[in-house]
Amino acid sequence: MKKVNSSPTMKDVAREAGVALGTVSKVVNGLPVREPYKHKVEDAIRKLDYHVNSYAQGFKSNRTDTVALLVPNLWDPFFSILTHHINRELQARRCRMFLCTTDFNPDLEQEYVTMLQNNKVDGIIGLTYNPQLEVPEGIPFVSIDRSMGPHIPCVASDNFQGGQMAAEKLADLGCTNVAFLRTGSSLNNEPNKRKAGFENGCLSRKLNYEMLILDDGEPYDKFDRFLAEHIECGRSYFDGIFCVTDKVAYHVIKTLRNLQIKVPEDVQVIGFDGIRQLGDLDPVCSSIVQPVEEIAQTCIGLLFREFPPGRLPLICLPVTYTYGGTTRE
Amino acid sequence: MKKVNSSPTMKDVAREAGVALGTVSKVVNGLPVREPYKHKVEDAIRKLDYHVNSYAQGFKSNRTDTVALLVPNLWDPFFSILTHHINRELQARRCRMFLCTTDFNPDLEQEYVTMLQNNKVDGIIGLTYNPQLEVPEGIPFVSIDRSMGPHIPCVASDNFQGGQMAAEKLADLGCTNVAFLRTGSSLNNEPNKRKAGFENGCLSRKLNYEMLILDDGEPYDKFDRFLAEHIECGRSYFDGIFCVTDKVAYHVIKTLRNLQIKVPEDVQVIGFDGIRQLGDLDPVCSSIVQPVEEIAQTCIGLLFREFPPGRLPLICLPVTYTYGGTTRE
DNA sequence: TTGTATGCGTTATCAT
DNA sequence: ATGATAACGCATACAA
Repeated sequence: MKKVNSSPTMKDVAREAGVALGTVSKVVNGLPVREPYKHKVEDAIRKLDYHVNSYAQGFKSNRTDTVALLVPNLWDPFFSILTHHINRELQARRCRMFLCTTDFNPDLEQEYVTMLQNNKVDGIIGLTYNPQLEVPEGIPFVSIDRSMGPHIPCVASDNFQGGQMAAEKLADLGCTNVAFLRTGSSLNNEPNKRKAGFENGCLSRKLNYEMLILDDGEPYDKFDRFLAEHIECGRSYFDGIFCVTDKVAYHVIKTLRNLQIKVPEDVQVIGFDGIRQLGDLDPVCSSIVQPVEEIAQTCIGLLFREFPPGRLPLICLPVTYTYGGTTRE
Repeated sequence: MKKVNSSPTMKDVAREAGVALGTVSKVVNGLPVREPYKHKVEDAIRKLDYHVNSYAQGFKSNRTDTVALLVPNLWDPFFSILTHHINRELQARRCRMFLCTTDFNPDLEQEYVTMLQNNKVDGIIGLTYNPQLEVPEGIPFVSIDRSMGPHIPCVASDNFQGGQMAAEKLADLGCTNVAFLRTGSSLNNEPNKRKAGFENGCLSRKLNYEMLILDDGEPYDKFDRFLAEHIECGRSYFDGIFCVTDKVAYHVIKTLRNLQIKVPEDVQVIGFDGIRQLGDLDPVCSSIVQPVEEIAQTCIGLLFREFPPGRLPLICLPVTYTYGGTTRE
């Protein structure tokens, strides 16, 4: 007995149009077919409301036109904007996107990779936190912000340059005693280079600097105490602060203002990321801007091998500075 | 000649283990298989690094364990947070998610729906702006924020209640002359009911109210002029303003402060959405909070038919009020 | 309980 | 140029 209530197949179309299966396939895929046949097939397709089954196609051709993106979450504006751009790039290439949010969970990351391997995705873009993530040989993989060995290209902002730029900017703006505030000490990824870049910048511009690096999970309170300890007679010892992210900067600015310290008059603050979700409406702070769209484009380009071969596995894209009300000028 | 460099299949595993194809299938799917066989199969799977081909599975079983989400973009925090929650709900059900960003483009929305139909997704969740979107009969569809007819369930915040709540809150806080500011007049969707709810609240609490509703694409400047026109001798005629979104509220607050009007002392402002991306760090404004997580859960529940049948096609979830510094108290 | 055989919808390789 | 037919990898009904 014939299956009822099921979508029509090429076979049904062929029967309806009175032609052979292969002919229908050719029409569907735009291969040359003579007029009387072509027309009959197209009529039958319309009449039956036929749709190709991409699953059967992918099954046959081993190409799924699907790329997966692994990100921790979409809460963080950096992640959501990055996801947005990657999605648009894929869309332009008529490619589907599997979204996988991992919540920084290494096991979940690995689980997802296995699932994606089963799903025969054409490629994976991963912003992951599992230092020993096993990525399958057969699937093109591009990493963001973490170098995963010589065979896997890694795309990141030039975090070192960003740190250096922050120090230089603070120096240019008249600071002499600066601080670097950072969370998430344990990870060995590209954003860690912000510290080295900042140090380098401080040294070359002869700035006095201190650093406070929080362990994983430590609350922001420690920043508050650190800042309070460096205030004497209502004046802050620091006149410039570089924060590892805009989020930290946002917290620090609040704390400083609560301590009656004026930003930017007494202390200038620079963050990192530079996301502007409300257009130009919401500059949280002056910031080092990550080129999110370019990161997305580069990942896709690498995945589709649109770049000349033999490139270095680490691509650091240049950052820029944006004024946002927490520095002078 | 045998294909080289291709992933091993069940057949390869069967040969390696010296058992029949069906036995391998059973082991893979967790069906009962006696010990000596089971062990041999598992060994062979490990040895060959075999992975099931989900595409072949889906092709065979007509279930893809994939749901698609249509949203305009991920710039807007409401959309990105909604996407986040939907993704997590799907993850809990071991279901993949296709992300489709449409940029409010009706043609693109329709194009995506067709593509998803081809892809045999198990369901579609759509936050769409195409009033005449054609959704296929065969695929479960849940709409967010827009009613699409009797056969398609729609999930939304209780926008009417939200508007009413805003009016009542302003009344409670001592306002007497209030305004409603809104963009995007043309659409016929659930968020439109914020206006009616607000009006209703104003009438029942005897507030004087005015409304300014911008046409699609009109710049926010018009809000600025409207506000400026209602200022005399440095005092605002309005003492309370309800904005259709937090984004509009954010703009309005800035404008008011530029006009030397104090918020919340002179004018109290309430927005809509209540997204807090930086945790509790960033209250942009007092706001009516959409229950984003509950919206996500409800959509998934409807898709998986986890609710008792016969429910109404429109589900309005209750909203709440949150204080954010732009109202008194 | 295990093995065998068939078919899912499509593409591709053949003859015609 | 078109039509018949054989894979693709897996699940399953059925036979052993």
